[in-house]
Amino acid sequence: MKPNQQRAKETVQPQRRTSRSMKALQRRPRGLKTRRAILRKAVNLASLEGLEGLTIGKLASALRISKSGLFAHFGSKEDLQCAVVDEARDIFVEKVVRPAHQFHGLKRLRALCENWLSYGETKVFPGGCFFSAASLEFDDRPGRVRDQIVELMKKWLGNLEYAARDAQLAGEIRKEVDVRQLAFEIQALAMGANWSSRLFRDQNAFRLVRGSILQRLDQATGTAQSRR
Amino acid sequence: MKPNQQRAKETVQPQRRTSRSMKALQRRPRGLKTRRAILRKAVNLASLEGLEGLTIGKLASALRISKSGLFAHFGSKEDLQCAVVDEARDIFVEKVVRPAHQFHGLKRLRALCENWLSYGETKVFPGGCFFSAASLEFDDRPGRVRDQIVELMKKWLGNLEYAARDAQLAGEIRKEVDVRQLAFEIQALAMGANWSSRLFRDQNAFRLVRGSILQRLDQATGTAQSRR
DNA sequence: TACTAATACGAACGGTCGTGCTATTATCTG
DNA sequence: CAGATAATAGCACGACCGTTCGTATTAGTA
Repeated sequence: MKPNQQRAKETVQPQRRTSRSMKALQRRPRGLKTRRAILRKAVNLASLEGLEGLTIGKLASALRISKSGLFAHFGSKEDLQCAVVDEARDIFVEKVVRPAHQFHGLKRLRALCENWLSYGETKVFPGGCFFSAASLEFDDRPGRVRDQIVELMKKWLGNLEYAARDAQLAGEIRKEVDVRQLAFEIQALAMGANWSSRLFRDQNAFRLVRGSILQRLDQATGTAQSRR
Repeated sequence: MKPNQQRAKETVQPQRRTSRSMKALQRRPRGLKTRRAILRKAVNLASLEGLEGLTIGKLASALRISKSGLFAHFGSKEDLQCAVVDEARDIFVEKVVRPAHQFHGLKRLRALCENWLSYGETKVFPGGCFFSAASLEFDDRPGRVRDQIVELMKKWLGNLEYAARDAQLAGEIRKEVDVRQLAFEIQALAMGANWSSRLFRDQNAFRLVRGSILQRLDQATGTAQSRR
């Protein structure tokens, strides 16, 4: 069954493959499946060691495939990083954004907050919030990766702001509140929870920040019982 | 044993050839000056490219000295990173902490906030807040560098909290306020300002967050005019 | 079953990494 | 000024980086 004889392969003619990276574009099911497996592992590794600290060699040996075999799925390291960011985005949307979109207004805003906190608390990424780390790592590295992260973060902030504005129009949030500022503060508090939990290994951080965010929301809606 | 080199120095081991890093401990004025110059440049570079992205080769050629000449000032890369963190700490204390320590209570707390915002706004480090970046970069890398960062961040949070508690005892902050939470929220907002300014290249971020922090302080002191 | 394209692999490249040696220069001291 | 010592440079090392190339294996199709 297994022909181990070394047959001369004269039939192989150099058929001028102009560019190797072209190959990454025409993929069949098997390749796609491998690619997904690579990205799943890559996202986890990158959340721990950073997008730049994630090296192709380490990733390959973690998956027990060859470096060049892995590399062939992406044209370059930058392409790999972009794909990793995209994969992380999908997971984030799945866990945080999409479940909240069945609600509207204040309910959606609360759901986004709660989902984010639970996303951090349950360690969806083993190294903490992927985007907190990535945006601080790439804020001074121009290129496609940075551009992608910027766009994603803008969309996320826009998501928060949109829900808040919706709530305001529905009269759930007081008219004087600056919804843009509110969205930003929520995001800052959430990132603070991630920061504290990672740096101090303090799982309690999410509980504390949940309180902070709820308090801030109460203040925005006018039900601020803490001022009584 | 060599009789002529018994100085009034506490040399633990008599001329151990193996340990090169010992050299870094006994330094004369000239070496110290070079060391400071190295660290000054290193802090700036590290704030841009990260503590791990800062390599000895790049640092040396940026200073136009030899790699080995630079390396001799530190026993290892980890030592260099620790020294860089320490240098950054000195600058931070100088710009943010010390000027606020002439005040007490609420005034000190306000000064700490304002100094921090101005520290971010005036780009004391060209790559934004050194510690925001470093703490997220090293939160998953065990070692001396991480330990040092953890300790510094705890001290900084403690500083904020201490001033807030002082203010509370002086009756400047309402009794019901959790000063620990207040300190944390200020820190989170400040880091958020840094994040936004770096990622979105939005210098306005500091102005916005200044508003957020003042509003939060007003709420804590009871002069919350925004709720009127 | 044979052919072909997709996929994976091994080896190697030029570079750069951190880190040692040794030699040379600069500075200080007696 | 001579000699000692601190400070810096030159050079080389092994390891790993991203990347390329040729080839072997696999799977889909004629």
